[in-house]
Amino acid sequence: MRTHTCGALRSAQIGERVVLCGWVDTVRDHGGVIFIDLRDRYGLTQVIFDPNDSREAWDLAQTTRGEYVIQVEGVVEARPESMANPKLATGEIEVRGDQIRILNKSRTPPFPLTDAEADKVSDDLRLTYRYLDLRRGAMQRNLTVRHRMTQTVRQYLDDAGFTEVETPILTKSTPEGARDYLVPSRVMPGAFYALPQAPQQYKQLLMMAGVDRYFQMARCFRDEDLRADRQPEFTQIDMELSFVTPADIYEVVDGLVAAVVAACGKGTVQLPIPRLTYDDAMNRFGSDKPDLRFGMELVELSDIFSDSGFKVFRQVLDQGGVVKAVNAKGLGGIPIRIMDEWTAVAKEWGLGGLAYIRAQEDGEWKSPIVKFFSDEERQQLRERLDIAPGDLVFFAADQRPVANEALGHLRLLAGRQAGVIPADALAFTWVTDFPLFMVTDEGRLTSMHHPFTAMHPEDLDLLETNPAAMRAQAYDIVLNGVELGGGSIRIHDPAIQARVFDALQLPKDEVEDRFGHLLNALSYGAPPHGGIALGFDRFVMMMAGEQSIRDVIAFPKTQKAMDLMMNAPATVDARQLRDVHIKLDDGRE
RNA sequence: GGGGGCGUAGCUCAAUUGGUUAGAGUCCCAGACUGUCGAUCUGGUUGUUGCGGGUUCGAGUCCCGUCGCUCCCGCCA
Repeated sequence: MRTHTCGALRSAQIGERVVLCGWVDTVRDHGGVIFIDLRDRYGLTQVIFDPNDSREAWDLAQTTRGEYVIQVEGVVEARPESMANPKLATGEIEVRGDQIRILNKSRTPPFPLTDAEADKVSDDLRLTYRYLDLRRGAMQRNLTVRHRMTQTVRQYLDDAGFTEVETPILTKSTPEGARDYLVPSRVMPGAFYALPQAPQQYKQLLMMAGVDRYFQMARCFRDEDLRADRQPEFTQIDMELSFVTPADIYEVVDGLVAAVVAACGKGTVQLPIPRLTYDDAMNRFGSDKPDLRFGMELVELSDIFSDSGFKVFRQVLDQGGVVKAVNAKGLGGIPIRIMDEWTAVAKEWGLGGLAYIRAQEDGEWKSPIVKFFSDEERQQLRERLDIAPGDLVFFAADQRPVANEALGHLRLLAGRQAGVIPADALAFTWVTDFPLFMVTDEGRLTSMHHPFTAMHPEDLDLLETNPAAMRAQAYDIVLNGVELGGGSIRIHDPAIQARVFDALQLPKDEVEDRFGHLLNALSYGAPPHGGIALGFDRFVMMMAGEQSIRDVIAFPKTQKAMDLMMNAPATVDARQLRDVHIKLDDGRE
């Protein structure tokens, strides 16, 4: 139907007779000549209709409107002197149209499809008419970025000896973890499949199958509440490798993300990607997903105040807590209103309040607490925090995890407020040596990563004595303060796996029911193995410069997990319910 | 489950302390115009103020409920 796309023509084609197809982007009717910007996903080409060329075509061109689909035939011409449009790749030329066919009309679109306007259109409209939203240049670019990244991942992992294997979507519910999406069985009344939260067990079983290096662009499903960076179904770059240590995983993933970043034209990632232990990340940045695009690190001050006359600090220290602070360089002049907001944030994260020092330009410190400090304490503070005129220092005195986490959140607010976070920087980091377990609010032990995670070999003996202190061979990869992915070395010894299930106090029969196949498989010569999964949607979002993964998923769901275009989920008819042995409890069937 | 924001013309928004006929830009429609590219000029149409109740002489505005979109906390091994 066409000889070229709307992005293809250049000066080199001047004089050629061409046929273009596309959507009418805009019509500029001058009464005499009519300009039509013809658009497809490759670009925009100006077509000019002159009544002197073909009265018939000109008449028809006059009737076109935005989003009409047309086919145009004409000759490529150089634009007249000084009429070139440098904003268009095709701006040197135009097509003098002498034939036009309206392939399809369009109703007036429910929202403008020009990018500048559409960015402000409400999400529900965009999602209801997603096929129109996706017609926009920005969305087309996002789809393209995603495709480029997918291709790069497949190519890189293929080159690295990986085999892509598909694992089932209809699988089995497992205890712990996210809420499952359930699918009723027709042939087994009362039984349900679960959609996978991740192909975790399958990929381990593939290691036992001798696949050695597996990957999959794996669709995962979690029935939990949504966020800007969380959808109920999402895609992971899922990997598992045999005979590896964490260092082998880091090497593969370092190369992978560097290749993807390069393919997106986002520069060169310095390798190796730096590594931080979990403890260091928490102590220095107050987060297990630290944003390393800027400094403002947390500074430990407990030793300075160990004998302090300032009771608030002393009491916390006497109870085994810590005193820490952040120097928010240059924020000394921050409005009180914002300090009040930050104080509220500090309280939200468990601090009693937010003590601070504003170092004024004249060198004097304004602070509600500094009068309680001795001269020596002030001097040590000045040195350790490098306090200069114009700085703002805020303190946290609490148990270490509370102080770290609260300051970590405040650090991000301070960084944004100070404008010191470079928007185009890509700061990758590994966070390693996560704790193996955490203690729930009810005092129960639970896996921080998942129950198949291997512990540090030297921590094995703590399993029955002090499990909370055990370190895992688990790691996350973080980009600009966003958790991009995580993984671990897995337990390959069935005896140790059984001890972990014991420590988690999972009932024996439940372990047998849910994990029996895995324990079995481990007992038939399972190789040491480990892996990682990267949140692909988040990665695309960051490469595309978007704020929400909805903008890099073709057909995403709303915060209530609805598909506004398809109107899913929806009721089904009574016969379908009967087939799968389900009776609704709202009176309908 | 909890907290915040938003909902007014097809779209993006405005509307003083609760006040009379709810406006603007854009889109759309009609007309004019032979070099525009955010075309321009002239004229015109467009409203269940998300929905339901309440208070009031009077509600876009206040109150209660509800629906939708969104951000965050919880949740997401």
